[in-house]
Amino acid sequence: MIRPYAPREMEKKWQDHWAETGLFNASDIPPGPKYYCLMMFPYPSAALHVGHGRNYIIGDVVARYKLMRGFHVLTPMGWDSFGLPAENAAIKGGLPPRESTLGNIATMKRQLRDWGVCYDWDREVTSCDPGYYRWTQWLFLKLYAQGLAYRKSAAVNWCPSCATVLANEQVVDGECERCGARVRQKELEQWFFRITAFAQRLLDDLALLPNWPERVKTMQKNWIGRSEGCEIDFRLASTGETVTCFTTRLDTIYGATYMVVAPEHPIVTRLGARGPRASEIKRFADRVAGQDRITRAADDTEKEGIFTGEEAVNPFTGQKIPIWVANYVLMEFGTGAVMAVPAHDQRDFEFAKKYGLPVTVVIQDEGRTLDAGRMTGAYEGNGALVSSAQFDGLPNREAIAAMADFMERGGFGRRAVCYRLRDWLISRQRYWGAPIPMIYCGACGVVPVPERDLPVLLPADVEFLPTGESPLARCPSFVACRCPNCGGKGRRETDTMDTFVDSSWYYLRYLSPRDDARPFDRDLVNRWLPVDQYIGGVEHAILHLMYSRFITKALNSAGCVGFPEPFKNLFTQGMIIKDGAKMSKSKGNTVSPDALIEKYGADTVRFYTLFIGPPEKDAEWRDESVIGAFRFLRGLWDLALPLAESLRASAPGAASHPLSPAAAALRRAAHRTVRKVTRDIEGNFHFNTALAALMELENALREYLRLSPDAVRDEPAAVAGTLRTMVLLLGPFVPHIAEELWRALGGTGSVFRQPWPEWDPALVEEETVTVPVQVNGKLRGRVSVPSGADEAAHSAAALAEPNVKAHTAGKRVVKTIVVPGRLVNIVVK
RNA sequence: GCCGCGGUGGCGGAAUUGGCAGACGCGCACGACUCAAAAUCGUGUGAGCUCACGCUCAUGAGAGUUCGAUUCUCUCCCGCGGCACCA
Repeated sequence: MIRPYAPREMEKKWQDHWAETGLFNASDIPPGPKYYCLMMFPYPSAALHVGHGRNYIIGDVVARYKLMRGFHVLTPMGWDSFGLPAENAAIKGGLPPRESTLGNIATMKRQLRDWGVCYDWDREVTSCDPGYYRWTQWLFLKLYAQGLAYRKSAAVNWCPSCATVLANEQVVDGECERCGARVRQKELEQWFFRITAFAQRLLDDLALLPNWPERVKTMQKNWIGRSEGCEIDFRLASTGETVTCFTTRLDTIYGATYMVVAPEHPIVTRLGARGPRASEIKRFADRVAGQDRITRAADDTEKEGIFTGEEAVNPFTGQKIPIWVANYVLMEFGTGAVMAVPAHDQRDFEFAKKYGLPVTVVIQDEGRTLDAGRMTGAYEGNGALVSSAQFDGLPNREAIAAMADFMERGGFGRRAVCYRLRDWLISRQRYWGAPIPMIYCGACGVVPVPERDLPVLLPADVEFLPTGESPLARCPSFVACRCPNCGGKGRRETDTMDTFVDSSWYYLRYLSPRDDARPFDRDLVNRWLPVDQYIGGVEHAILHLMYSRFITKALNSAGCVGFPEPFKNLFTQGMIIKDGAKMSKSKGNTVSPDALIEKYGADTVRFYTLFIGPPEKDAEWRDESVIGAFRFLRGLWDLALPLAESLRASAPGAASHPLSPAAAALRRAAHRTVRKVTRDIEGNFHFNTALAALMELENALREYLRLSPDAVRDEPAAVAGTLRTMVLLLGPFVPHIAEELWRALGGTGSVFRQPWPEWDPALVEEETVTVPVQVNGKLRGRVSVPSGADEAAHSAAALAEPNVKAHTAGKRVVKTIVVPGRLVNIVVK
């Protein structure tokens, strides 16, 4: 009697087996072609849901497939385990971050195992482990030594009620996500990484990544935001002091009717201090500068400004124009000072209308004549220059170059490039992160912690209080230290690093996770990287992926790694949607894998997760559809095991006689399936259609057995061959049942140590093909022709088809289009 | 507003990239088994017309290119995601 399909016990057996035999344990030096398959390591929150699972299951399929393809696969896993949620939970009275984090890691590790997802666990890394963050601190020092880490005063999000700094993600609609208080901007001394030094290379090197999704590259391009333009030096009418403006529209310089600067612009303080309306200007600037970014940049925020009483001289015209301060100019972009051209910039137009500033047209539209007095909006299109002295009549795009040349010769401006990208603020006034390894000494200033003194350990004896102040700042034993330089009394930096620093280099640590002499082994890293396949959520398209690229480039230019890009191929999977929203704990629409695996088994959950749709697209999870995957696997089990038994019992068939037509058709179906599945995996991971093809092959096998009841006796090779092929092809997707059936079919060793099946091009071709026949583009019938038949044979067969005859009778055939093996279209009149 | 992705049966999704629209599933309906239900198996399942062979319509809407368009082009509508006063 055949065992019924009861997957849990069987699956556990194979999970143990893979762990014990180290299926994915990679040797340091790959003895053959290598394949580094990396999944984004998770933040250990409470537990994984089926939406998270998609990532790991996709990666597991790829890793198992590549293993069968003969690659030496490295597929490690770790934990991005520093971060706010654990600390906030501790403040709310929960466990200390370390304990809750380690507990969560244990849960998630168990879940990954239950899914049948395998890794080289000997290489596990945990970013909150001192053996790891020691080297995160090393990375900081390395960047500091290169001048890529620096400290400056910056405006940060500040919650007055919680008395703490907030990350941008913690500011929701201008309010503190925790207490709802209005968030302010506050100036604080903060540490930054100089990612802007790599802006151009980060942009240019996207060209080295042809196998990254276009949308990710586009998002990064937009984020870097390169603008080509010019800097123009204006002089203050009163003092002759220079104020530089950045513009991409030098062609409109003759239409500049005022200058407008950001409230934070240094000139504001100086101008304000001199003028009679000093306090009024200061009040305005302080108020606007103190607003949170979100409010200030919001769509419905009205433009407002104040005249400084000062004038600037336009170097092109010698004209004096008034200088205003306004909320719509940002200090972070360009120079924080803008030449305002109301006629040709909508923002300037709105501002000018509000405050009665003049509008001067300097570009004429070809279609209509612009009249400054009657314009209802700025004209931002192209045209010929007017009122622009010697540049009159030039098309505006060409004028830019001519004017830039003129300006550079005159020495009052220059071509310039600006980036939207800003330096990476890595300071966090938080406990649960890697301490920034710096010391403040009264005598020596800012001094880095010497490398030999790393790690700067997080103290364990701290209290988590809802004061908003970092526990580190309240921990005297942590703060007090000796200056490494002079030995005098020092004060330790109490900020920790953004957790994105931890995750920007972890893929290097997997190669030598226990090395306590260096962060990573240069030779091993150069051997295994770049990562052959990186898999993760598109939500990391900008931050994590940009930071990792930056860190790799910084290490590359320091000679620490031999490659400029860390991830050769990137795959971003779509989100799992439930009830119309992204599956997430906060939305309360998560589905736990645990109960489903208990009920149906891991293979079913994997199958459904992969079958739900193409993995790069979002997909709607429906619990009631999971049963389809279970039915298939149980059906396969019920079909294959009895066959395996009777195949064992029957004598090894003398395979000399020719295959029956039915067996030949089955063999053809198997070869076609090998081709389809292989192409679906190699192409764009279209596992959904690969699995559909495997279901069709199973249907074909059932049909064959129905038509040939004595198949096992007469043609055992056809049956056994098809079953083996099916099991091998299913291996990466549903590894447990594949492993079980592989042994039942007499296979020795793991199914994942078998070579991936090949298809025979000669065997995938049909002997006869059914070709649709159209008359005037409408389907009227089908005909069978021998494969490889010529066009004449196609048309002859088509014209002989009864329904086609009926539709062509009495009409003249104008043209016959034959796509051999594909279609015949007869055009009649 | 700008950029990107998408819109195909009741649902998830196929369609070898210009060549049979709806593969493979879910759901549903009917039948078998059952005292009955569940499970399981079988059959059917885009809409309409037709006793039937078949015919007409149908891939968000509308136009275009083509022998032929889910696929290419243009205009528009809707949904999702990212960026957003970037000078």
